[in-house]
Amino acid sequence: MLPRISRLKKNLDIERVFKKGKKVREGFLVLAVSQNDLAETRFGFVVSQKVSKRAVQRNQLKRRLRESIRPRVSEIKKGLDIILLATPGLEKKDFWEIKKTVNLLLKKSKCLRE
RNA sequence: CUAGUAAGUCGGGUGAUUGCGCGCCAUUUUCCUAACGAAAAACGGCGUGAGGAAAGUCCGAACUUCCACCUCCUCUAAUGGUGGAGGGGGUAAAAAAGUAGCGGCUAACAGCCGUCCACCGUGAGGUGAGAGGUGCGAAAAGAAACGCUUCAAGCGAAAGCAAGAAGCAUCCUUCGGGAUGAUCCUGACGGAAACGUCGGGCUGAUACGGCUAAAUCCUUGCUGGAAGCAAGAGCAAACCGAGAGUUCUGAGGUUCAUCUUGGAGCUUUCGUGAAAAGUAGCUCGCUUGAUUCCGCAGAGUAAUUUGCGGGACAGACAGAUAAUCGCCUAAUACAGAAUUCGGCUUAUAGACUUACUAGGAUA
RNA sequence: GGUGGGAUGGCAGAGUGGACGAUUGCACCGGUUUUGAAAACCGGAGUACUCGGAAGAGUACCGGGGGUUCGAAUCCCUCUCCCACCG
Repeated sequence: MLPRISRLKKNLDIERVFKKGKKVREGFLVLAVSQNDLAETRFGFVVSQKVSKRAVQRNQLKRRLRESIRPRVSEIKKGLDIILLATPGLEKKDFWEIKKTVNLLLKKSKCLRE
């Protein structure tokens, strides 16, 4: 789990990212980014019922997504709002494949620091 | 030993590295204050952190708000009739909607326990939404549907198909009927009761079978109703000037007056971050309660309940309880709290305990 | 998290205990009309299995599975899927 300060919380913020943000797709994952006016970078994770009907599986996916981002927080630029959206099919991947995809997405969207 | 029946327990443990929610403690920083002090954040320490079904939302309750009615209090208006505002307590009656063998348990239930009856099983046991009625007699449906037996128009070479009609059942018969049984009325005994056992009445009444209402009818007993924690309560930005008087007008109050409320015009007063409003947001509700487990003692066949002693119990808000890699092992299942609790139902790898039944073997 | 609604021929969509395997429209098949077609009008037709040479008859099926009932698309329980609403 990420510290509270770097979580994307308000429904308003999330809608803003989806509407105005840049979106990048890779495999069964979508990454959306937009600027915020804060010093911190905030993250949100979305796994809908379309991905899996079972709550246990959805929770596990979210944990794995969080865990694949967490060690790399310090390498990411400040002042961004980032959302990771899972699409059906992701539930069949294991942790290492997810981590690889997330890394690729971060590079593609140019969120990493130089 | 084999096959089975019932009740119940568990449903992972442990090590390393990296992390999160909540509570408490300590330190530091920020902000407010004259000060005491309070709040927030960061880092550190300690404690704690999903289930037997957390699930389905099928029942029931607690709690909150609203509605209905009854009753009491306060304020106010006023008579031709009586009204309006606020608050406290309660659910008697009525309506609507439910419920059902009988007796009990429970806060309550369609749940649980005991028991009766029917059916299933060699047996241990299992299953059951199982009140009484609806020709007349106090109330309340229709028999056109379904099934059985016998007869059978018609079609067809036949086998067969078949509209329609009739019929308490079984056995015996000299074909007239008789016997037994079910139903009905009634008595005794056993039982707390549902009911059971043994008689009596008389073919006299009911009737081909089923005996049907958890959508609908009647009777009896029981229960105020509805919505749901996104219930509900408090604090409170931004935006926006606010109040009073008066005139006209729409709606409600059965009508007029009065009253409540919406809109428009005119006049006037105060005012430059104050009042009103209650939105964004935040806080409370929110977790220790009809709780649950263990032991002892009492009541009861039991469900359950009373007393004493001890232990346990997460509270998030884009939502914590984890991620990765080892080791043990049979551990590979179903599955993630969201106001709380009692049930039911459905999903579930595997491991274990106790009691009992049937069959077989040995002593 | 809570509340409510739905699933019926190929498609849409009625049917709230009995004459309903199912009304109606579109689509389908045949006929009339036309040189031909369209439109219009008339008629037909669900699927599977069983018996039968045929006529005809029987059984099952209204999302799946049970139950109540003499009788269920309809009532009750349960499972699956779909849709809407509540800050």
